Amino acid sequence: MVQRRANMRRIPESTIRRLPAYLRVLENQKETRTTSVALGERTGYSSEQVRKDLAYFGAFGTRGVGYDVSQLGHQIRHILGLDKNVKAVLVGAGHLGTALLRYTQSGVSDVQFAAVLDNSPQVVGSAIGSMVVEDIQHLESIVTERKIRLAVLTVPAEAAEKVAERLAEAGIGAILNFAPSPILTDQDRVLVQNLDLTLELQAMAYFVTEHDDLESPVS
Amino acid sequence: MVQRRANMRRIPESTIRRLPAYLRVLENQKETRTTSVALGERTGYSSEQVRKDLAYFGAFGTRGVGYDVSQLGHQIRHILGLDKNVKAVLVGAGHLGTALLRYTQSGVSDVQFAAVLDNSPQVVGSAIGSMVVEDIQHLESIVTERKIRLAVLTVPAEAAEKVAERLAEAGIGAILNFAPSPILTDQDRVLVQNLDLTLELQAMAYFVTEHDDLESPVS
DNA sequence: GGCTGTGAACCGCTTCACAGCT
DNA sequence: AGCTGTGAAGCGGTTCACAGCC
Repeated sequence: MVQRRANMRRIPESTIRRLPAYLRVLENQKETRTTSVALGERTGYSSEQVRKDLAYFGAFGTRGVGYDVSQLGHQIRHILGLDKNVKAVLVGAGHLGTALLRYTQSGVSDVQFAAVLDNSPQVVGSAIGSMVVEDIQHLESIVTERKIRLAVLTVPAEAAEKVAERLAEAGIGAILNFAPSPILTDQDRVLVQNLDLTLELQAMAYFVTEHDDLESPVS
Repeated sequence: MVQRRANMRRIPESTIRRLPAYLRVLENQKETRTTSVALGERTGYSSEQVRKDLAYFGAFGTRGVGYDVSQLGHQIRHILGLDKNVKAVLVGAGHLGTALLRYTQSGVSDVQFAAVLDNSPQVVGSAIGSMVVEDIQHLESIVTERKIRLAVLTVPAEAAEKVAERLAEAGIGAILNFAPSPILTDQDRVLVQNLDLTLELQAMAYFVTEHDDLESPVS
């Protein structure tokens, strides 16, 4: 979960996290108009949910008609800040980092990675798609000079906290941490989202096992 | 978010999703005893949250003292079903799949991958760590014969829905889908968790951008 | 005194139901 | 008639505050 800083809007975090899903549907849409029902079906949310989410930011639709696909797309991109060319740095050029980089390179309009860093001499200097891996030593200057606001961490668990500290010090705005170890410090300076894929997998195990024995105690 | 089937327990999903985090802390713990405060600090949750989560399953702690590390570890592993050797199949042996596989192979006690599938002839037959990639053609027989209950999807967007359908048909219990396209069908037969890394990244963009112009309309 | 276990209050998000525009 | 926008109700989860045991 995202830990929030002091002055956030009164817009539910869950709403923000659904917006990219709506956006993707809109971008894959051929028709020029759509409705909350259609958007709901394609994203897995209810139509009321879709309407409420969009209405937080104003009245984008037309009653009796629906939403204009390209217009709504632009609105959402603006809300998310994707029209401002948000720059990100990827720290850790392993398999996971490479996968993420490839995803964002293939997509049309997205968060743009402005740097890929690693600490291994074997990896530094090599290319991943169109990006050349740079030395993590230069993290601070790269973040500052290229005005990078977003960091994605795909480093080993032991390195995560230290790298996060350096990123925070360099003035980054938010960190998406995939390392199998949560980042707990500096949450007043930086927005941190910990996303541990192995923990997700363990949680899934619960839902495929029988639980006859561990009934919740009747209170 | 996980969409739940009919007969789930009255235990919050969010509780389940925190248990693996507690477990990891316990496994990295040297002391033989711990407290809800310590567990909270190391996971980023409040101590009340920790206590409430654990209490759903019984009284594991001792008042005035705390929790026994190894005992609580066993309890959580039992609750999650990790003591039953949950078997998973990885579909899609790209970078993301490889990264996930490596994580789970390095970890001590985890969900075990019993098969890795791909459709590319170049990849089928090659090894990832100790696993040999098998042909996705044999998906159904592999799932059935090896009694696999969990699937992790790291395939391209276009393939996701179709593979999910085959997995559901083969009687899998749950699917963790990383493809950049949500799985929407069959949610009564199979538990589906869609986890789209690029959408996560886009959502983060919102939190690093200024929003002077799009104030929530005063109601 | 210290730390767990838990009802109760609180809070935020989702769903409902309908008013309002086209 | 159709579909959006929205107050109100409902619901699930978190936080509070304290009773209970060591």
